[in-house]
Amino acid sequence: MSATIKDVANLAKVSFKTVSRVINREPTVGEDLQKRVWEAIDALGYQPNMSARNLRGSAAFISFIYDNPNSHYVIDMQHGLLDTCRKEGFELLIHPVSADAPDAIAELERLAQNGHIAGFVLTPPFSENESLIKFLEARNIAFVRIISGRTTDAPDATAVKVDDFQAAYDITHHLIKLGHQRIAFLGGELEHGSSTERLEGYLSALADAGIKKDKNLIVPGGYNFDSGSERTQKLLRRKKPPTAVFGANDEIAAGALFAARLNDVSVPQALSIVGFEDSPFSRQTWPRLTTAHQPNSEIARAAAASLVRSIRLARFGKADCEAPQNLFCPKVVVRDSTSPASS
Amino acid sequence: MSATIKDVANLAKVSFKTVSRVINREPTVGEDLQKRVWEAIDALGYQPNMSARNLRGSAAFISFIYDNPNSHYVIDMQHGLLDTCRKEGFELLIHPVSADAPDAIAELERLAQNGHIAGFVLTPPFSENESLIKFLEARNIAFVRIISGRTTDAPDATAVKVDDFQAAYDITHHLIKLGHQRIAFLGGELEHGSSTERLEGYLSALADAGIKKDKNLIVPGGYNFDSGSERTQKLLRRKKPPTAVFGANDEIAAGALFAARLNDVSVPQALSIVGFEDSPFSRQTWPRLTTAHQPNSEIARAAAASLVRSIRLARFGKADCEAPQNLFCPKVVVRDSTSPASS
DNA sequence: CAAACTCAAGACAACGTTGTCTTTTAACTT
DNA sequence: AAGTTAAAAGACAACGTTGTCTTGAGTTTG
Repeated sequence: MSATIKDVANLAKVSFKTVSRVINREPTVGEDLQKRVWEAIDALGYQPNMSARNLRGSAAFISFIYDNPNSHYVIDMQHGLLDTCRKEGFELLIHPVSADAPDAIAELERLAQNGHIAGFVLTPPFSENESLIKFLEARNIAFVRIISGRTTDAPDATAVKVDDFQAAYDITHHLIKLGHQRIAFLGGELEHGSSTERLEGYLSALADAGIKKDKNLIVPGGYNFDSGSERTQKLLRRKKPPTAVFGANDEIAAGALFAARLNDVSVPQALSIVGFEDSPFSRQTWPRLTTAHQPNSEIARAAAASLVRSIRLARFGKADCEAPQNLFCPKVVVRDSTSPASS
Repeated sequence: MSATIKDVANLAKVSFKTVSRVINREPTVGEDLQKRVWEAIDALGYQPNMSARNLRGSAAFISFIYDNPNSHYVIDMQHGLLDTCRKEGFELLIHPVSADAPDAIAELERLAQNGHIAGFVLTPPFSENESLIKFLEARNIAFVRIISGRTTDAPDATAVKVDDFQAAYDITHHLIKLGHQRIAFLGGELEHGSSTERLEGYLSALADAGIKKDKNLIVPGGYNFDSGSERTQKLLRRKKPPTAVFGANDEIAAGALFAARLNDVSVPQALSIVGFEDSPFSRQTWPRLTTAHQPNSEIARAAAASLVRSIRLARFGKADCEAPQNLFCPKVVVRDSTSPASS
């Protein structure tokens, strides 16, 4: 079995409590002893037992809360979070939760209350749930929210923001530059702030280009393939169909692509389509999707780093690292699903 | 703070040890007491403290070891595993490991040795790594392997098998029935046993139909989109190109689809394509992929159940549940990417 | 120079579980 | 009906760490 704190203490000929003090950088240990203890720790390859530490003191688990929007997103996030967790000595627990379930929030609150979790990483729609946030704040439970937003001036340590507005503006602008005027917008669920932000970015780009907003081209729906496909089919049946479609995520865009094919509308010649997120499959559709690249793993890494920082701040009053980047703006990636407007 | 095991014991008027027994599904608690304890647990919203549990010995974590083949696979597996874990009172830790890394196995062995994990769920290629399996067996560490295979007669409690041979046979047979004779096979990495099994199934179906094996139509490569695309392009440049392509997974098949489009070969009219696995995106390609549906979540649920069973058997000498299903055969799902052979 | 104070370091309890041993109860033998 | 055995449930220690209290040596103070 692996070495314990007592083995280290024996080797260094001190009490095991002193070893504990050294490990936790408590300032009341003489230099000579400190050195002896560190040497013993190295010699034995000692690593503190997280469970024991947790039990008496404070938790070493980070919980990742997500609904199940799409596999690529979840996996990318997980990998980013794991990167940071490994580096900082935390373990990651994954907690997929269906946002539709009536007791979803209650279940999360129970999970939070039980005290074994050092902090939560919240993704939409949980990251936008006022009641949950208030609950966590009231109990001083650490969390970090991944949300849509662009405020850089008031750095909010508890949120990592994705500038969906700007990215949506940029990708709409890309279509406008290509000469498109009738650009449809297929949004996602309204519970997700990203949906609204992306819509605003789209509207703002239209306004700046002097294009009048056409309500009929803005179709509400869900962040999924079928919804994208159905809405696009309806749009294509109009007398004056759009020349471009902006799907609020890649799945919607893939659905749009499917609908275009079904109706023998060639992409991008007769219809340009853009997505949002840059999932792996946006490179695997035909034609390959023009989209906005969202660096999910990086976002997750930053979110976890920020969470660890605030956990440490709460615990020790200080954290010896800088606050990580907390604003990300997806960049437009031009592929083959967009071309100059024909009509 | 949250309720502890003793609070539950007080409410249920039993000793706290009995509560512990109920939680851990030990088979030595009377039914009436079990019921009382569960009611008390529900009433208090009690959740066991993982750290304390872990500390004393019998770990309550199950570790899911995987390389990163594709997001859908991983997510489906995770959800299946989580289902069982929640039901059986375990927590899931996810441990993606790059199989290429030179110290991958060493790292896993360290993880296993450190003693905080009750059992491992191994997916290919780790589930086929002799040295790792021997290591775990020697130390009596519980594990379950998810592998390719079809042996039903000798039920191996430590493996859940997917009958890739039969499924590959079936889907090849589907192509043959449609009149195809020149059927290409695009395999995956040879480290994955599934690749070989699927090839064997393919060959067996050809043999049974009296079709001679054509080595040039069997192209080795990786389980990914780009590999599928490149290999298909090469095949299409042949004097006598195949009339059908069997991609050993959906990603390869999607790549084949892409290549067909790139070369203006219409699918399924001029070329039939089949995949394997039935990822969500096999319904989102154009045309939609004919494939073999692999019930990943179910497989994962069974694997976790089997693992929990062997953990309990090792701990208590018996487990009060049946051995779960340990053989799964993917079923052919006919969609739009296959049609009768024209040439 | 004794009393008071500081500081390093040790002793020991406590955290919430499970392992092990013991006791009680029930169910079979003969 | 007494004796044996098996099953169910309880008592208590133990896990590896940190929190708190105590000890004891050295230093200041009046």
